[in-house]
Amino acid sequence: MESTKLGGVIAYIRSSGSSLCPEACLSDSSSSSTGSSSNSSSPSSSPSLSSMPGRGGPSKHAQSRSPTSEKTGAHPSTAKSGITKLNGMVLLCKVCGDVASGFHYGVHACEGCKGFFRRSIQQNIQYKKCLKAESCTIVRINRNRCQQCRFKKCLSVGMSRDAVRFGRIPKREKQRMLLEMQNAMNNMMTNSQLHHMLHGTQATSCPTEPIPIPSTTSRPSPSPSASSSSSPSSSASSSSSAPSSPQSVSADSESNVPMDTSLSSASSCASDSGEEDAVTGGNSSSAAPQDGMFAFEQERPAGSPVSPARGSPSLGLAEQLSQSSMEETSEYASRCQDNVVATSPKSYQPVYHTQLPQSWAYREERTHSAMQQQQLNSASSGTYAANTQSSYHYSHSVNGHAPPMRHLVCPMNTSPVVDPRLPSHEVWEEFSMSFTPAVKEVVEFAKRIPGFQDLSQHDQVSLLKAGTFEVLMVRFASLFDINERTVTFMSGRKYSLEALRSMGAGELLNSMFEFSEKLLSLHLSEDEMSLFTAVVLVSADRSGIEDMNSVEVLQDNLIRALRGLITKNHANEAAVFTKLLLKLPDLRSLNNLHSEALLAFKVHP
Amino acid sequence: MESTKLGGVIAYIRSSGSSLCPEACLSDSSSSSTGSSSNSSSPSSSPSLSSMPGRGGPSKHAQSRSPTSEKTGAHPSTAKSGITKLNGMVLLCKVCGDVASGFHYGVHACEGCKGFFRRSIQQNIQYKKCLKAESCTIVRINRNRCQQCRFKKCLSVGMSRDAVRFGRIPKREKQRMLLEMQNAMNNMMTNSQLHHMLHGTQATSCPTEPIPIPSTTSRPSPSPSASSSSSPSSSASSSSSAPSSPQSVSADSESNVPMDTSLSSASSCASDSGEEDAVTGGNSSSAAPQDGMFAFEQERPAGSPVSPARGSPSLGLAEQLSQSSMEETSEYASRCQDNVVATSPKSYQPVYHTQLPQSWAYREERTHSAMQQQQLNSASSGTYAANTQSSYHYSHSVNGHAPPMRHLVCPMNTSPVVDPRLPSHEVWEEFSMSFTPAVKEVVEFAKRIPGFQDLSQHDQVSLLKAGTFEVLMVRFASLFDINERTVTFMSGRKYSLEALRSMGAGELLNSMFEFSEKLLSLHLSEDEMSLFTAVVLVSADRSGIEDMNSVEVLQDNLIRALRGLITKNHANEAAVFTKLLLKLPDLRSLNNLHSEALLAFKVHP
DNA sequence: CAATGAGGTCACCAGGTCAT
DNA sequence: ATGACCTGGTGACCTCATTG
Repeated sequence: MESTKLGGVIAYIRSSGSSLCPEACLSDSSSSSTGSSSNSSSPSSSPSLSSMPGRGGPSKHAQSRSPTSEKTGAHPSTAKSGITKLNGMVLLCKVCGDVASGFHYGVHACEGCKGFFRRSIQQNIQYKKCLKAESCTIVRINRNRCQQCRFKKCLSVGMSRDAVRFGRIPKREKQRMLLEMQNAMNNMMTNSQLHHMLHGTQATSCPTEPIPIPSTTSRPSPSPSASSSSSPSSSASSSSSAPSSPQSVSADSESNVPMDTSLSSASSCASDSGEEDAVTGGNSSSAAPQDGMFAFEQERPAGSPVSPARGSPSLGLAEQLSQSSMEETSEYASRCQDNVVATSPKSYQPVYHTQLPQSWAYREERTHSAMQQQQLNSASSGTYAANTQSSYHYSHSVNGHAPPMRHLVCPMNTSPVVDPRLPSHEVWEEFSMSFTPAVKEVVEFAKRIPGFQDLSQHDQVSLLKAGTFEVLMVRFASLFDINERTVTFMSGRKYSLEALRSMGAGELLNSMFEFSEKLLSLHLSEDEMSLFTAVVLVSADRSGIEDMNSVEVLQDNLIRALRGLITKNHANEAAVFTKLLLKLPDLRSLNNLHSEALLAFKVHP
Repeated sequence: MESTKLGGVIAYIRSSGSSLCPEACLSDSSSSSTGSSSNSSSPSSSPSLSSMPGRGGPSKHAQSRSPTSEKTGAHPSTAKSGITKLNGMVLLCKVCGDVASGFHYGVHACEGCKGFFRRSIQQNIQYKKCLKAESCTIVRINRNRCQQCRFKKCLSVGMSRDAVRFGRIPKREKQRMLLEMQNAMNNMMTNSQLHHMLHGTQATSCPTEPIPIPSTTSRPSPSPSASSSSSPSSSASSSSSAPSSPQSVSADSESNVPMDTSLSSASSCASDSGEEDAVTGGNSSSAAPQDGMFAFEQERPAGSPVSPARGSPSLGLAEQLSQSSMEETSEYASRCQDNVVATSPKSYQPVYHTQLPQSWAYREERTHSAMQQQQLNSASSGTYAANTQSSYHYSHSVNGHAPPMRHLVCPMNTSPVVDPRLPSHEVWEEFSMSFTPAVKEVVEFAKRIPGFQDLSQHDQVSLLKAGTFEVLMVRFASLFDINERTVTFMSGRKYSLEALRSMGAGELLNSMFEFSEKLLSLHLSEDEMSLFTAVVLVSADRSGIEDMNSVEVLQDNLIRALRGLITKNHANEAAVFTKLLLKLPDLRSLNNLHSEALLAFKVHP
C-alpha cells in the first residue's frame, strides 16, 4: 500500500517532474497559437501527477478485467490490469508516451495510438496535411492535434501490420526487457541527494546545481522535432543506455515515502551504497547540548525572540527531500526514451516521485495541465530562501490583489499569488533552487545535533524526510504575526489572515496560525527553540526507522537537555515543558494537513 | 475549502431517490459474475432520470438524440440525454453553472461555454476590456455580458486544449468522481449521529433509527430492479437494511473523512442544531478526576492490566462518527451556490457507500466492483463488538488460511480474512452494527470525562471525530501481544505478526505493534490508562475546534491529574510522564497512517 | 490452457454548422 | 456572436483469434 497511497496502478509515471516530460508542453491555450511551436517549454508535471485518473496524468487503464485472481504482488513480471508492466515498471507508448497497453503492431503502444494506427491502415486514410512543419512532437496531450504527424510517428517508431506478434511473450524476450529496465532503474535511484547533503563532501554546493541534468524544464529539446525516424529501433526498444550522463550520480533521492507519514519506509533503498564521503564529523553520542550549540546557522536579526520574515534564512518545504526525484526521472525518461518506465507501486525501488513535494496551500480543483503545472511549481517558488539568495524574486509579478485565478497560498512564497504568465519552466527552476537552501539548512542543523550523526545514515535520512516540514514550521512560526493576524511573505509584504483565507488557504493556514501563536506564547529563548527543534526532528514519524532504539535514546537525551534548560529559565517549568511536548502532536497534525492538502492538490489541481 | 474541492458540480437530480447509488450498489452484489456481466447489469437508475424536472432555470436539453443505443442503463454514470450525469447527479458547467453537456477541454462545461472557449482559442480572440472590475461573476444568465471575464473564468477553471480527453470515461475516473462527490456530500453532512449519541436522549437508543432517512442506503440493497418508481427512497433502501437486526442502528456509517485530519472540519454543518435533548448531565468543570472515575464501562476481565480480546467491549473504527444524516447535505447543497448544487426535489441524499468505513489494513490494488464492495464492507465487519452483541458471528465463514483473495487485515475484525461469499449487504449490515457499540463506548467514555460535557457540543463532536481512532488504539493496545508477536482477533484466534504482514497489512500493523509495545512497557494502571485515554481524546487534532481555549483548559486539567497519578505510582515519574506525552505524536501518526491506508483503499480498492 | 494482441464497439468529445 | 446539433473522430473495454 504504501506508495500506492495515491495512485495505485499506474503509478507514477510522471516523468518529469522537472522538465522532462515531453508532454505537457505545448499548450497554446488560447492566444498565441504560435506558442505551440515552443511547445516544449512547460515543465510539465501535471501529467505527472499521474496517479489519479484524473485528467492530468497519463491516461487511465486500470480495469481489472479478468475476474480471476491475480494478486499482483506476487509475480513481479506481470500485473493484471490493462497496462503492461514489467516487474512493476510501466511501459510507455512509443508514439506518445502515454501508458502502453501492450505490444501493438510491433511496438509498445497505448490504446489510443493502437486504435489510431489500426484505423489508419484499415481505411487507408489520407490525413490532411500538417499545418505546421510536419514535424509535430507527438505526446499524449497533443496527439490528436495533427493526425498526419501522429501517423508518421507511428510508422517511424516501427508500427506495422507486419510486425504484429501474437500469443504470449517469449520468455526470452521478457527476460531481456526486464534486465534492461532494471539497469535503467538502478541508475536513477537511491537517495543519493540527501545522502550527499548529509554525508557528502560539502553541503555548501547547491545540490541541484551541479547536476548535469539541465533539469528542469529545458529538456524537451532533444526529442522535439524529427525525433521520429531516428529509432525505429528494434521492436523491443529499450535503449536504456544512458546517452551521456557522465556523472549520473546525483540526483535522485527517490524517496517515495511521503514526507511524514512515510508509509513505505525506506527499506527499499537498501542499496544506499552509492557514495559516502567522510565528513562524519564525530560527535560523541553524549547529548546534553550546550547553549546554542547547534542552532540554525543563520542568525536571526536578534531583537525579539524570533524576528519575523526578513532576515530569516531560507525556508521551504523540504521540497528537495523528495523532489530530486524528478530530475532523475526525467533523466531516465530521456534516457530510455522510448518506453520509459515508471514503476509501479510495490516494485522495487521506489522511484516514483509520487512524492509530494511539500509545499503549502492550494485549493480549487481544476485542472489544466499547462497552467496547473505552472502553478504547482510556483506554489512554493520563491520562498524565503530568496532572502538568502537574492537572485530570486517574483515580486515583480505580484500584483496587489489576487487574480481571479487559482491561488496557491503559501506563506513561504514571495506572495500568495503568482503570475500565471511566467513561463513555467522558469518558475520550476527557481522553485527547485529556492528550496535547496531551506532543506540544506535543516540538514545542516541536524548534523549539528549532538548524536544525530551517530544514527545510521538510513535513519538520519528517514528522520529528515519525515521531520523537515515540522522543523521548518517551528522555525518559521514567527512569520505569523499573531497580533496583527498577518503573515509575512517572502516579498516582505504582509497579508491579513482573512485575506489569505478568502483566497483559499483556509484550514491549513489557520492551523499554522494557531500553532505559531501557541508556540510563541511560551516565549522560549533561542537556545530553547533550537533544542526543541532538535527534539522535533528526532521525534519525527518513525515508520521506517531501522534502529528505533538509538533514535529513542537520542530523543531522550535531547528531551532531558531541553527540560534542563527550561527549568533553568522558566519559573513554571513543568507547565512550559509539558506544553512544549504537547506541541509535537500538533506539529504532526499540521504536517498531515499539509500533506493532505498537497495530495488533494495533486489529485485535483 | 474542502467541500468545494470537488468540483462542484454536482446537482442532484435523481428523482427517484430510492436506492440511490445505483452504481455502486448493485454492481457489487453480483459478485460472482464479476467481470463482464457487470456491464449490462445495472438496472437502474439512469432511466429514471428522465423524469428530470426541468428545473427551472437551466437551459433546455432533453433531447436524447440518439435513437439507438440507450442501453445505457448499464452505465450508471451517465445517462443519455445531452446532459452529463453521474449517479443521478447532474454535472454543472464549471464556468457558468448551467447544465454541463460533457467534459470539454478538461472541465465539465455546457455547450455554450464549450463553444465560446473553442472560438476563443481557435481565433485567438482578444476580447475587449471588461467594463467593470474584471471580476464579473459568470453565471448562466449573464455569461454573455462580458466576454473578457467569461474567458478568464474559462481559463481559471482549467479549460485548456491540453486537457481534452477523448474516448470514453475510464471506469476508474468515474469511480473516483463518485467518490469525490460522496466525500463532498459527506463532509457537508453533519455529524448528527455523533451528536445524537452525545446529546441525544439516551445513548442507548440507536441514533440513526429515529432518523427518517433510511440513509444507509448505501447498501447494496435489494433495490436493484424496479426500485425506481416506487418510492422515495425510504422504503426501498431502508427496508433492505436490517432485515432482522433488531436495532437497525448504525446502518450506514458513512464516514469518509479520514478520522483525524479532518480537513474540512465540520464547519459546513453550521447548523448542527438538529436535535438536542437534555442529558447534558452537568459536571462541573473541575477536572481532576478520581481514580477510575471515568474508565470505560465494560470491565476488562481483570487479571493482567489489559486483557486481550474476549471480554473486551466492542471495538471498531469510529466509523459512525462521521456519518450522518444526509439531510443536511441537501440542505447544504441547495444552500451553496457555486457549482454544486441543486438537487432535485426529493432527493434525499446521496448516500453512496463509498464511504469508507474505517477499517484497517488492506492492500493490493486491484479493483473490481463486485468484489470490492463486498470486501470493503466486510473489511471491518464483525468486530469485537460482536462480543457484546452475541448475535453476530462470522467465524463460521472464516477459515484457517487466507484465501487467494484480497485481504483486509484488521485486528479489530474477527479474522484477518473474510469470506467473500457472504452477500455484501449482509456483511455491510453486520459491519455497521458491529461498530456502533465501539463508537458508543468511546462516546460514553468521553461523557464521563469531567468537563468534557462542558465543551460546546460542536467541539465535543469534533474531538470525538478526530480522536476516536486514537482512543481505540490506546484501549486496544493489549490486543497486540508483544512477546508472542501475535495479534488476537475478535474471533479469539491469534495471528502472528509475520503472517499478517505477509497478507498485506505491513506498515500500519507494524506501527501499531510498536506503539502497543511501548505503551504497555510503561505498565500503567487502569486508572492511569483511563486518564491517559482522556488526555488523548482532548488532545485530538484541533482543526475545527471552536473554543480552543476551553479544550486546552480541560486538557491541562487532565494532564495535571495524570501527572499526579503517575507521580504517585511510579518512581521515575518524570520519565514515564514524558514518555506518555511522547505517545501522542505517535498516535497522531498512527491515525494518519490509518487514514491514508483507508484512503488508498478507497481509491484503489 | 493462459497469456496476449487484433479488431470491434460505442461512450464521449473537438469542431463545424446554422438558425437565432 | 451564440449555442443546440451534427459529424468525424477517439480510445476504454471487450471479444476472439493466435501462440507458447
